[in-house]
Amino acid sequence: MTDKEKSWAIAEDVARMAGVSRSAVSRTFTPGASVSAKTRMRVLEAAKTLNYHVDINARNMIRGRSTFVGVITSALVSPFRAQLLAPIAHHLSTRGLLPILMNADDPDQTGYALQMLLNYRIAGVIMTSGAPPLALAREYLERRVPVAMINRAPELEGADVINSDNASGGALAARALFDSGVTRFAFVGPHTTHFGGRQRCGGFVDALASLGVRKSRVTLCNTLIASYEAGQLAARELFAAADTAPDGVFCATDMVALGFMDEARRTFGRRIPDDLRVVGFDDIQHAALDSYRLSTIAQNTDMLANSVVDMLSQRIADFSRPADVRIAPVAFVRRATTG
Amino acid sequence: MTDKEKSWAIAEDVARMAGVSRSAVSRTFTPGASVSAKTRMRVLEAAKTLNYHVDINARNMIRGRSTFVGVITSALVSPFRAQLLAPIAHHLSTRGLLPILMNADDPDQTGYALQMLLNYRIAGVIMTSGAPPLALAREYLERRVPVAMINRAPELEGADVINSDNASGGALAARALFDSGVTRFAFVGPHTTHFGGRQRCGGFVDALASLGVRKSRVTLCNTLIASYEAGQLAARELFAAADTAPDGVFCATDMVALGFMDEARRTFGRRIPDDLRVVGFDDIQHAALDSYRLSTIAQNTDMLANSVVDMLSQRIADFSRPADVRIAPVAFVRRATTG
DNA sequence: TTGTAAGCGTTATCAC
DNA sequence: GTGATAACGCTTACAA
Repeated sequence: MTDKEKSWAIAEDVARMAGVSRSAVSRTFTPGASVSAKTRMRVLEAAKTLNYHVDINARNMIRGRSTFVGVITSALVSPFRAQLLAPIAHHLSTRGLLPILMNADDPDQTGYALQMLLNYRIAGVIMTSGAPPLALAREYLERRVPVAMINRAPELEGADVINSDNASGGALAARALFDSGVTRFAFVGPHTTHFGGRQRCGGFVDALASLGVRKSRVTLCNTLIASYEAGQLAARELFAAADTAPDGVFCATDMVALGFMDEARRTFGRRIPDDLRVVGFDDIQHAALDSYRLSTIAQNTDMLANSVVDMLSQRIADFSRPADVRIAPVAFVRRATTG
Repeated sequence: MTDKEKSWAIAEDVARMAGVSRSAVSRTFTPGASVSAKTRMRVLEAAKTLNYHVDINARNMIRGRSTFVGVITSALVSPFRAQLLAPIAHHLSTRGLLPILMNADDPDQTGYALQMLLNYRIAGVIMTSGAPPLALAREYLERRVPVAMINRAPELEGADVINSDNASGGALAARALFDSGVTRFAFVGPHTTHFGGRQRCGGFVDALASLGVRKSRVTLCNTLIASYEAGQLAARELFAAADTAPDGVFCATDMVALGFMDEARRTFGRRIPDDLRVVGFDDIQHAALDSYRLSTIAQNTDMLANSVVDMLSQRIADFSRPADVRIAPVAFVRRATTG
């Protein structure tokens, strides 16, 4: 700050020029305040020539809260997480809220994340699936900072949650594989540790059962995380023993599916969809690439984002409202891996 | 705000409990202020029991500027852009700055972007390559808001820029293709409209010339944007006429390369790397997938992010300092598409 | 080193 | 509808 000249006009400047009081200026820029059309016009004119803009920091201070929303997300490299970011930013901005990005993977940031955001008197917090521990969310709630989450177990009292309809997605996948003639099924993904994975697996298994598929024809291949490498590993595992090798797999995420496909093709010579059918989950960009053309269960990112922001802004208005848990529908996208 | 009970302790509460003045509290939390070790300790203790944290909004207001940095980026779905986000957030946070995300693709947001961020008295703005128009950057600078950019033409007086060494990257690609025995070269990408594309193409062409490759053996295939679809289109174009069909191509970005590879393989039966060698640029996640194993020129995202944040914080400290233009080195990553 | 007091730019309250 | 005035929570001269 070597240059001390003030670079912005303040309300008083505008008031003086327009020949009104500071209050009149303030009211002009406060939606729903009572100002006569005449003074409003005079103020706006003066504001324009002076290039005046309300200092939102000052406004926030007096109102005791800001319009910032912490968006805590992990694995920004995860394509699905990244796809969620744009609609979240969009829907926040339509409600006058601004997203502050916090990367939960970054130990430097995670340590300070809670405190930092609290120091900023943020209006609320959005957490996407993955790393951010529940303890963190709990701390926010204790300080009466609204928390809304996407694709997380609704186990936190007072936090709003929107989840994709994972179980239905699993059922859709089961149906698609079954209809394409698969006889030996497999689920690949983190179906014990991960909330979404568990639901997807559950829906898949239940649907197969009600389609009359015997349990012995369904293999569950658990992975630690939902990554490309995990998919590759799973393929090596499943195709090692020829008698349990599946001819149709449902993967917990598209990334897992890509890894599975690549390994099945390269190392085990499977042709897709002739020898092997695959269904993924998420509908990330990669799924549409010509080398994969992966049939998948698409999450509705725009609806997820819109809902999470909607719930959050409702809780900002009324912190004590009952917790809201919503389900976003999913859709089967048929490409080339299901015949 | 139905609940009016105050949820945070303020400096006065801490002062009272510690038996000191408000100033002492303030000084304790202001790095480099003069407080005796004894009072500092008393204050810290009281702050801890009261769970006090400085209200950064108030601090920002009195200091006339905030610690928020607008990160204006377009095409968040672009994998490379997304990969840049995490390190930017990281390096900002190490300097006590917080990223506010603005999606330049969103017309709703772009319209208000300038004004909104100005209203927040943001400390500065980071722009990544792509959409955000130069006029926007100019407006910020006029209002003395520091602007730093990644991978953009350094055509704006007073804005700092860090670019990857695109020309050297092009040269590395040329060398790699040449060494692997390519005889008919092609560049695919936006080499007229796009700053980075132009530099990459230039470096490629120059290096081929100095390697003694005749100009007639180098085809330049211009595309409007650097997308997967553009790569597919380019392949159809280049392989349509058998006599100009290249056996080695350098693509302006990895996404273009993926499209080119897929189309070359599927529609024109090219085997890679036997019939066709490919080099990309960026080193996005996709490049490492088994179906591609794309040799590419890797950008150093961490250095790009660190530099842009460094330049920005220097300009925040001194707005009038001479503009800084830096170059980040790139590296060739050999995978399977260059033999 | 410490406390006192004067702001920072805004909005909320209250008379008029 | 309008204008004075008092907050909001903090930092920072200035004086002690």
